[in-house]
Amino acid sequence: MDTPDRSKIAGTPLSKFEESPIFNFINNLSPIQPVKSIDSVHIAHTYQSLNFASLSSIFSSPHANPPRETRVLSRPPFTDTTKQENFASNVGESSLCSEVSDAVRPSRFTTSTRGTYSTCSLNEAAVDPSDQCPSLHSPFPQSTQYNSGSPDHSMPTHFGIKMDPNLDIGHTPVEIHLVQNGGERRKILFAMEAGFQGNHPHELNKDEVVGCDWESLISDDVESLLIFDSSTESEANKEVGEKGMDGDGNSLVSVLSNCTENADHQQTTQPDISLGAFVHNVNQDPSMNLNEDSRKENETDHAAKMPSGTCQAQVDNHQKRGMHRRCLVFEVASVSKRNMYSDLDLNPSTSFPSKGKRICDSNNLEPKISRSLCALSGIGLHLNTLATTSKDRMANKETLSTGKQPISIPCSIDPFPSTTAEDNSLRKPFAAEKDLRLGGSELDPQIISYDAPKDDKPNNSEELNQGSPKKKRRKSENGGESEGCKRCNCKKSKCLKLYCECFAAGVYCSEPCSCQGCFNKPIHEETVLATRKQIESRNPLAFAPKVIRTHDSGLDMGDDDKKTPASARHKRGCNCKKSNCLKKYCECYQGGVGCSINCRCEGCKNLYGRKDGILPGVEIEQVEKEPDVCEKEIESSDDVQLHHAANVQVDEHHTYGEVLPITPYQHCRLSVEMPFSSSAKPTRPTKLSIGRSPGLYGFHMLQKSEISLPQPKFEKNGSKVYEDDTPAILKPIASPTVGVNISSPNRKRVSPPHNGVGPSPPNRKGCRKLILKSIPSFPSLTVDASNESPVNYSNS
DNA sequence: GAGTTTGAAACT
DNA sequence: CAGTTTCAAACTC
Repeated sequence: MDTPDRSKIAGTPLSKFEESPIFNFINNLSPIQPVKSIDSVHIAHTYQSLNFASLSSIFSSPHANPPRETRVLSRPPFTDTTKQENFASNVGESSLCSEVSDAVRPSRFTTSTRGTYSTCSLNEAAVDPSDQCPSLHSPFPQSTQYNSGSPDHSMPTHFGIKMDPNLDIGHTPVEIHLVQNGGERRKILFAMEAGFQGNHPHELNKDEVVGCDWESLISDDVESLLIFDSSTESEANKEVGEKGMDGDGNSLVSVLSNCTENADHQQTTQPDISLGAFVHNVNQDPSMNLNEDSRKENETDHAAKMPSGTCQAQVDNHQKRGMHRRCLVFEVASVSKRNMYSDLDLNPSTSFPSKGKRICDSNNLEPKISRSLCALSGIGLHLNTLATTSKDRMANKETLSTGKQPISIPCSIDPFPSTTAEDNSLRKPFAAEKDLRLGGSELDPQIISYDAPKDDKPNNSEELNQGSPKKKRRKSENGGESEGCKRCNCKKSKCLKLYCECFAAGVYCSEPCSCQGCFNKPIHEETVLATRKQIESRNPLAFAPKVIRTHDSGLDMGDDDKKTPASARHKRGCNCKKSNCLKKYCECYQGGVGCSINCRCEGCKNLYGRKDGILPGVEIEQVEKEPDVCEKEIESSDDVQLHHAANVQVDEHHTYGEVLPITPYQHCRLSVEMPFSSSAKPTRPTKLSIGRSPGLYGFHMLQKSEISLPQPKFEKNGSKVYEDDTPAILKPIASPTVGVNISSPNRKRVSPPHNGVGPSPPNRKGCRKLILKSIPSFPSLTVDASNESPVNYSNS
């Protein structure tokens, strides 16, 4: 959009605007606008939730219609064709959805950026269309709904705009995403949520929005809010900043920009059109724009971009992401991955049956690719999840479960093999979350490691050929198993309880599972989400990684040692009594980490040693073991360290699928620390406090050194010390935000959308904190899915 | 493969 | 919050 035009329009008082020929023209336009492509339509649909809502919010002044706005927010995204149709039919009919009509009304152009933002985020989360517009509903957005190219998408009308199938221009594959986008998208999205939900500085500008330069406003704000570290993103940002159109990578920016543009366009063009469609059109189809100037510009921009096809794809991707993020949580991961591959120009032949497989395959891929993949797999984390976080995982599995591709391949590879801090740019927090989500499915939700194992050892080669569930399990544990590879054998829980590994991991059960009466399938998505939500309500960290790895690169022992178990701890600690923490019954042992103060185990002989509750990335703590606890452990501190080192190596071995208990997952997964162990039994006074920065996300916290807490040594055994082992991270600290242990900035963050924390600092590093929060979000597919206000983990 | 053990999760 | 029950993984035979 041209700023000039925009400013013109925007600057035009609403009343005037209505009077303006443009306005009339727009009104008369009606259903003419062709949709370039099904995909675009699809995208539009997907975005509708955001855009529409955003538009609504935008167009309806918060002041004027607070209630409506609220409603709008609550509204579910329009994903459905049906909705759109209805909408289209109803557009102009105030009766249907007052909101819509309101949104449409030019008079309401006053908007607040904040409203817009919040709207976007909210919509994603969940909206129940039925509430407000019965006619509009659509089943809660199913992933399937978003399939681009599906016949469904070829809707004749798009919010009052007639879609011309014939016009399908280039059907831009939505799937094409930049690799970069994957992780960042989430970030952005989360950031958006966080930022928006939290405090958007721009709120202040609400009233001013009208007449303001949307682009500048958005771009500026967004940029400020969202920080894109990656160089790749920088470009996107540039574009955004310059054009307001987003480039890649900045989903948020793009979204915002889109919204803005949409608003502008609408102003300029059709007030009646829903933003989603509109935005979509704007971005993709310049023709849509009535405004010649803007149109030209768009064309120009697009033309420039279009040739490559990449830009548009990116745009689409962004949009899609935005759309999918909440609604299609599960899809995101798969999509993002696909996109990544496509972006990478990977051989299409490389189908990604499953994340797990992908990951495995990633080995073969170029480093870059693998990295990207890893990033995606990361949380998805999540997020986090990362949440992301988590959801992604679900997505992964979903894809699998959908039968498209069985995850037969274990992730032998370290999800983040190459990814080091360096790679951060590639690695996206959620990507890792979320793709925790991400696509995090690959990662084991339970273990989030910020460290990227440098080596990917082929060990992973151990693939899971899974035979019987038991066998599978064993194999997986040996290292072959990645998240995607998880399998369960539930008989009574219906795979809707944490007893179910798949469910606990945030993934859908898939073929390898031998479960009975399984509800943990995409088909039962709602049930799954509801259950998840319920569980999360009980324990926000229920789906958080159980093992938190703190160390960053090299902080701990030295270089390689980083990954050693020493740096990791079990979130809540174990409660073993008979296994002496020498069997997999012990979660600590299973996770390849030493027991910590948090543990209440008896007769602990954890091979990994007892670690003080210190956060993983913390210095190698000398393990203080009780004499009893780890006989094996070295007695002297020096020895201890050595021992740790040894352990570390051991872990690595494990990691690599060797003997050690560490499962591949672990490697795959980002070890994240949970800010709070809500459930953590022992809440111990903590060391953590040390690490935590008073500030929200104490940046410091992130850093290892900071993180590491000198811990008093206490032994679990016998007398349990009740100091807080819990890594500060885990514990809820007074500080609003829990420090994340993530040592390296690069490590994936699960951005916690929920928290207001947001995108605050331009520095991603600053984001670490976010990550922490994100963790909570990460698990929460449900949260996203549902409108319910996300639990504020930080506070909990 | 069946049965037992174990400890987390869930329930009361 | 503690105790008990349920559950499924881990383990053994």
